[in-house]
Amino acid sequence: MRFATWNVNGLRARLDFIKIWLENRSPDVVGMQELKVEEPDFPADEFEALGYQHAIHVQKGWNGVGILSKHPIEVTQSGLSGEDEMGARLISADVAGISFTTVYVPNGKTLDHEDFPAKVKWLGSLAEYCNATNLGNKPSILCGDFNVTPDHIDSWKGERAVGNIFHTEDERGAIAALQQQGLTDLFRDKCPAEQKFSWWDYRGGAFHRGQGLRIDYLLGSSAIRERVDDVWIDRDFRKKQDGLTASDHAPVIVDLTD
DNA sequence: ATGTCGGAATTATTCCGA
Repeated sequence: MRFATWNVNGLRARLDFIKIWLENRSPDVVGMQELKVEEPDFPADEFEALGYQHAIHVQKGWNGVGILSKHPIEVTQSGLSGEDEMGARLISADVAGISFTTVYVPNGKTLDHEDFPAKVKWLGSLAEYCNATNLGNKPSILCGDFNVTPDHIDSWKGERAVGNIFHTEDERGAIAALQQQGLTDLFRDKCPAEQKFSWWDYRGGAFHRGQGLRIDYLLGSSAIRERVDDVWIDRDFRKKQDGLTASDHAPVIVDLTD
C-alpha cells in the first residue's frame, strides 16, 4: 500500500504532470496541497479515468488540499477548527483502514510579519486536533507541506539557518510536539542521517545547486511505523517531465506492507 | 539579479504569494 504527499503548486497548471506521475508511481492514496482551484474546476473526470476517487477542501485562488485514492474515502474533517481565517489547509478521511490527514501549513512569510505568529498558532491548533482525535494511538498518517525544517540536517544551510523562517525554535518545537504525540517522522525514522530535500526554490537554480529544504513529510503513528517498508522522496518528479514544468516540491512516498 | 513560477485582477501588464 503506497501513500504519498505532494504540494502540487496549482492543480490546473500541474494536471498533465500529475497524471504522468500517477501512472508512473501508482500510489494508493495521495494527499495534495496548494490545489489553487475551486470545486467546479476540479478535474474529477481526469482522475476517475485513472482510477482515483477524490475529496477536497478548497477556496478561491489560494491554498486548498485534497485526497486522491484508489479506495473509498470517508471524510472526517474539512478545515482546522478555529482557523478558518487562515484558509483551506486541512482535510482528514478514513481510507483503507487508516486515518489520513493532509495539511498545508501557513508559510509565515517573515519573522516580523503577522503571519508568523499565526503560523505557530495554527500548528498549535493542529496539535490540539491530533490530540482530540487521538491520532497517535490508532493507525494514522499526518502528511503535507509543513513549511518547517524539523532539524538542521533538513536544510541545505544546516545550522547556519537557525533563526531564519522555517528554522526557528517556535516552528521546530511545534513539529516536535506532534512527534511527542506518537506521530513519527517516517522518513527520518528510516534514514536517520541522510540529508534529503523535498522543496527547492524555483529561483536561482536552487534545485541544481542542491539548495533545498525538507519541509514535506509523512508522520505516522506506531501502528503505521510497524508497517513501513520504504520511505522516499521522489526527486525525479521535481524535474521537468515531457517538457512540463514541475512543482517546486517533490512528492514524498511511504510504502506500507498490507 | 530578489535570477521563477502560478494565479488574481484586469485586459497584456502588474501585483502578490511562495
